[in-house]
Amino acid sequence: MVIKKYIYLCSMFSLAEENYLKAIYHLEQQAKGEVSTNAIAERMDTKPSSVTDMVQKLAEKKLLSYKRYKGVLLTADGRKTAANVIRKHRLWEVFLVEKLNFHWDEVHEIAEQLEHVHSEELISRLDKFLGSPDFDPHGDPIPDKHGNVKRTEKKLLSELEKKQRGVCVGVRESSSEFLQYLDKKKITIGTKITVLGKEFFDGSMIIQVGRDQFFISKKIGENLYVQTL
Amino acid sequence: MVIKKYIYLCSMFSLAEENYLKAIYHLEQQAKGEVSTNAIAERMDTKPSSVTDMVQKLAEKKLLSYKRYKGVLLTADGRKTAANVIRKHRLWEVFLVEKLNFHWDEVHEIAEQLEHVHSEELISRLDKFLGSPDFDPHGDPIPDKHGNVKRTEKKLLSELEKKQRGVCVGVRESSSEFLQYLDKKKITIGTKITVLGKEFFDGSMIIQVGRDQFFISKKIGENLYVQTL
DNA sequence: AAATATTTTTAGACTTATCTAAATTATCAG
DNA sequence: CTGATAATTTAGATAAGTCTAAAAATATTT
Repeated sequence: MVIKKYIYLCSMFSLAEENYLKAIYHLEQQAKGEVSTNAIAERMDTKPSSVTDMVQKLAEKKLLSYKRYKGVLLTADGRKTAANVIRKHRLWEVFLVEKLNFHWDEVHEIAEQLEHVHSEELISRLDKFLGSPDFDPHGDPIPDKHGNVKRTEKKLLSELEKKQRGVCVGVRESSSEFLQYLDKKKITIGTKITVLGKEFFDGSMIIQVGRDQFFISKKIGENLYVQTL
Repeated sequence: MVIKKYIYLCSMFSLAEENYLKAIYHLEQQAKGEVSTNAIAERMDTKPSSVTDMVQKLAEKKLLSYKRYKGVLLTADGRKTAANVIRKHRLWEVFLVEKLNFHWDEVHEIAEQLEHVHSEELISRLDKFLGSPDFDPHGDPIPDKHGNVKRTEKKLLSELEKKQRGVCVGVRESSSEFLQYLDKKKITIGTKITVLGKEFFDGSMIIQVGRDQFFISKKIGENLYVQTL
């Protein structure tokens, strides 16, 4: 039997290319406007010179537009490709949490690998198997197969005022440390939170979660998304 | 957020190394004895000179023993590593067929990619999720986490004599063409087959499957494993 | 607006895994 | 046992993706 080699390297885009597109996609959402070489380098933990090389390559492939010294913007093609990688990442995260009972702070690195498996059919079937979820375990929206994302009007918990209530719909940062803190406090997607008090001096809050009342710092409030009730 | 790069390239062995180990493992099982450079090259669809390079690298890592012009043999370490990759491949195949309803002739290429995802925990949980299966959808045994394989005493259908019965337990070749032929004839793992007649001239047979009786060539009989009943 | 600092790019080098072509070793037939 | 053939290895080159160091462009400060 002869083994076909590197099936997945033939599939349109390389691992490195997909990772660059994904990073640029995320940076575009935050920054609104051209994404700088340095920003990409920092996010990907590489050197700016490496970014320049790759960005030129992606520009030749029409996945982004690039002018020397001016930063980059994804083209429609590039955005769709990036969204597709993110779709795969988030679907796999749902699989890991819902089916394999991983904890929501354990799935990122594994999904980081799974997202590069190339097979349209696989993702389509995985999506169906999971019941076509709209959000991943951290509350982030899962792009559809055309790369479109359902945008929801969510706020940061820190934007709520005293006496307002909200339901947790996602996290802005998803480091293990933060997710484990939330677990300890019994906060997860769907948890209802009431603001009992807010300190203007340092932005800290007293909140109620179930029967428990406790203090949270500004940093916590600025990393938790809620929808007001 | 800073993204750690190439998490999975840090995980002990590269994609290429894992593929070489897997190929050599399979060749060792067939060949009984040293595996030649040319045999590896043919199976992996590369050139012998590339094989020599990689084999020297794997020898330095103590994954196999190599003497110039004499071929290679896996060490215990190498064999265990290879078996682990095969374990992952076959568990993913079970997942694809049992959970995502893929057909048994569609799963190989996808599993070929999934097998390189590095996470012990993932495989351990996947195994449990699937009910710790012993065989993949083609009837091939799934090595346990220590790399040990349950060997079963299976025969080729072509070894059966007239009037003997057997249950299909696997296929020797698993090309799409062959698997699709078997489907057309309603033969799958677990199907009972009775030999009604055998032609010594060309090795062809007349067999009974369910209510159907039909002719099969020698080549078919030599690629189907059965356990006698 | 010139001087300084920062960002970005270029140039050249390295690593991994591959290739071709040439050289070497082994094997087999007579 | 010797020469022909086949298998294997070596040497040098290539491509992708990265790096360092230096040069060029842009931004900021005074």
